[in-house]
Amino acid sequence: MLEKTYRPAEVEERLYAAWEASGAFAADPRSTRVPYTIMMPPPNVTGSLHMGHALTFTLQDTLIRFMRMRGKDALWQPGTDHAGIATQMVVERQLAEKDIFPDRGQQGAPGQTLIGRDDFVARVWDWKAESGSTITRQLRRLGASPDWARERFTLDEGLSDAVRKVFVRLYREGLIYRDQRLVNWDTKLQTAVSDLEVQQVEVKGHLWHFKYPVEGAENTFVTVATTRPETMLGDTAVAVHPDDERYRGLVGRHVVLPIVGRRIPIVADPYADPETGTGAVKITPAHDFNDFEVGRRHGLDAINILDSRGRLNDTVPESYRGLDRFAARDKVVAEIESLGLLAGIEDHVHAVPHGDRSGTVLEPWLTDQWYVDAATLAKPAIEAVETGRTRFVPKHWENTYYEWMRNIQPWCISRQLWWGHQIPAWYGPDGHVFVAESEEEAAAEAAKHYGRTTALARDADVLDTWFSSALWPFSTLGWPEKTEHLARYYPTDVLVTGFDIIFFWVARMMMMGIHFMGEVPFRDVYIHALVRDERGQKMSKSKGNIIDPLDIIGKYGADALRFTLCALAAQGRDIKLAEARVEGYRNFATKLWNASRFAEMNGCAWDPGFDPAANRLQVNRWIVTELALRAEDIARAVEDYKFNEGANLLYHFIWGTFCDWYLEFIKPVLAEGGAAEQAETRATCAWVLGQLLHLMHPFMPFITEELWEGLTAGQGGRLISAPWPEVQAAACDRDAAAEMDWVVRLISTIRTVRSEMNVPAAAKISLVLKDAGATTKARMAKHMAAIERLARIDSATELSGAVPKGSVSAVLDEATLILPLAGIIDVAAEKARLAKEIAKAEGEMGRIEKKLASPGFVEKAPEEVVEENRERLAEYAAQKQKLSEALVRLSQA
RNA sequence: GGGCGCUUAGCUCAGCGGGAGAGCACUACCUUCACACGGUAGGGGUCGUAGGUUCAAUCCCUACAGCGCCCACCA
Repeated sequence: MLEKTYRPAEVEERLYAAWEASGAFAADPRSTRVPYTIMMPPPNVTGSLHMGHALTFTLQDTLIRFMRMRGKDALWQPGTDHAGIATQMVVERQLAEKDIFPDRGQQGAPGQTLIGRDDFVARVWDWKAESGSTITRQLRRLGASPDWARERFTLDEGLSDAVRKVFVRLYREGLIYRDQRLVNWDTKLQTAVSDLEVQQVEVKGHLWHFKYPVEGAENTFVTVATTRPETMLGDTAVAVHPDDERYRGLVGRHVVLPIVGRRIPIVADPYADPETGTGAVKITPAHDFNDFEVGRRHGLDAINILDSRGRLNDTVPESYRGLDRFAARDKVVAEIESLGLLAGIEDHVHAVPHGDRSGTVLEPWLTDQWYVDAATLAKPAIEAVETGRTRFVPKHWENTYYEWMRNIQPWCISRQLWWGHQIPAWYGPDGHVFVAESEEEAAAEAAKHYGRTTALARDADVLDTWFSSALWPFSTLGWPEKTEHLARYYPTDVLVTGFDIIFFWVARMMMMGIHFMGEVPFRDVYIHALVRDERGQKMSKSKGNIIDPLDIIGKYGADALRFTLCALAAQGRDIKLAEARVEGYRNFATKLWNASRFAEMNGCAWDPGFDPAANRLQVNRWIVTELALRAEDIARAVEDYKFNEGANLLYHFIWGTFCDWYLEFIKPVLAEGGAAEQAETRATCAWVLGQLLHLMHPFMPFITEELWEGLTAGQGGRLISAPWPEVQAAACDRDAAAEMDWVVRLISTIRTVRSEMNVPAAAKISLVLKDAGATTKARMAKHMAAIERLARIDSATELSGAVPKGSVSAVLDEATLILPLAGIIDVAAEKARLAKEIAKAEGEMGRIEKKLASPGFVEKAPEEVVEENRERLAEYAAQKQKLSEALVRLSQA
């Protein structure tokens, strides 16, 4: 006997272990079934499950379970990401607490070397070993069913091998190169970050206007403005627009840089906007992206004035050396002022680049870094979407993709970190670079190059973490080996992810997949909404506003959370998760549980040989038909990634049709029907319930598996491996369905009219469909007289056949009159109700009549629309007639 | 500055060229033997504003207002 309510905690762990042990998650490359692949976006290996994960993995699991049931050889490839900078930061913080400061000793950063690189990396591996199973354990709690045996990690030997091969090949193809450019430098993390990791933050700052004296011209100044005064120490020019009349005479002359005393040219460059400020702009090639370009055009020096920690270095006047950039800013302003060269200060709101991980102000900084020629790789990736080989769902994300891909900049892939794939490049004593897959290869090349064995130093940097994830769709399948998995499961069917990593990840997988596999990595990219916090803000690790899905799972069960996320996953809108929503769907799970309990109590046992097409009773033929139709709708919804539609169809069918109507209809049959009727009804009830458990399984895997086990007494196999219910054409009886729809509508009408009756729903239904049962009668002694009269009138009505319309409408008419007369409800109240209903019907009629009379409607509207309106008008007219008659009779009585 | 999205019941949100929906909350009644995590009935919305297209607009178009997000080098 099932408990009164479902207790998820008691079954989830047991069922999950059983699934995993049964091998149900595993794909089978030897199978004859059609392969279906989803690549799991690898979560941070040392991370923990947040609501965004819960959403994306729920949708993926729902899809993969659905496809598995649809007969596909489904591979959901799991794994984790080493998440370079994020993980390294965590470990550094841990070490800092223990007063062990690592020193990466690069880019001139001073500091103590308490532990070296190898020691540090070993400690990160320790941390990975300690916390690395957290996320996968949490995924299991969610019910995720990937092929765990194939779990990969981006720093695995195989994947690292793929990374080296890709790097070397791209280098040899000229698509990876080393270059000295400005990068976004994080002075706190001591590394370059990519453009995508930069967050522009609106900051209230100032615009300082400085006067630069023109050389050889007494009391002549050029006034420039800046938001970062300290950068003036690195100025190597002032630019004005070539057409700017005000400065025409000054171009080619020089100004003397205050404080520094450097003589710098006034150049003409269209970058200077005559409309902005004074029209003259200071040029600091080493510390501003625009200025860098201007400097390049005019052959200006790029003077790097900062060290890696954002302090002024030895290129600036003595008194500034070693000062922090912000201290230097104040000092520069003060000194300019004291020199009488401060022309003004304005308040100014502007965007300042911040590191999205460190939160510090980033500095454009001149360094040597490795770059990928993204523009070249992007071309075929753009074309793949244009030609529809990869499709975005919803489609409008294609625009986002195009916009970025068409304006893509060189991708800076080197990071000054220790945790990650170390770049496979070695330098000779003269700085000559050897890129190779191994140290031996590099040594051999060097020997050839130098004509003798030469000591090499490996590039200390590691690759951007997204470099390895870009290879994920093929590296996890075994590339560069030609594995059977690679041949069978690539290209994958769909990538499910949030829009926030379209650039970081999706675009790069497209580029790498096409380049190395010659084919797109996925057919569909389903971009789902972001789960936001209550203020509508993006949840992120650095903001610390994460709502823990595990709390929700603990409180309501994994199924409730999963169903909620599916029900809210409408395309194109973000999810602001409300806990009440989860509670509502938890209640839904309980409803399903109790429907099963009802079946169990009534001896409805699963019969594997049951043939729904052989049913005779109308209710049974009806529910089977309804089920078949819904199963089709649900499958279509999931295939179209309309998870909310699928979830809502199930919700309404199970609660609104199966429980509210079917189970109520069969109560009298199970209580008092003939033996054959009862047997058929029990079998049908069990069968329909069983099918519903199938349809529900991708959304709520745990409770359905548990109920299935109970329904089939453990003889039905596991739901996770069961086939999706087929539409039983022979069992579909549209006439029965239509007839029952009519009955349902009729009873609803009676309910509405008779709302004051306050009799139980079951009894109301019983008295319409057949003679009320003995137990019901006993409980209904108070209302017996009226019910018996109704029952006599309705004696011809049989549940097993078509319900004679005349009979039931007679019940309606009688009920309208008898119950008030029998004193069950108040006559005056009933009159008022009838009047109100009549008015309502008249209102509807008026609206429809107006529409039918509107010019052109009958001529131009589709035939069926016109017909539908006429029918509705007739229905309302009939209803009004009936209600009016009842009102008259009630008044006369 | 460019681009995208949103504005529907008290709250959180679906939906959509021809009868305004769900969950929660609210009201009334119901110890009912599947389920009070329940049942029945009910209240509550001129679908942001103004125009336009159409026989018909919450839905399509335009403008406006408000909100949000993404991208961008404005000194």
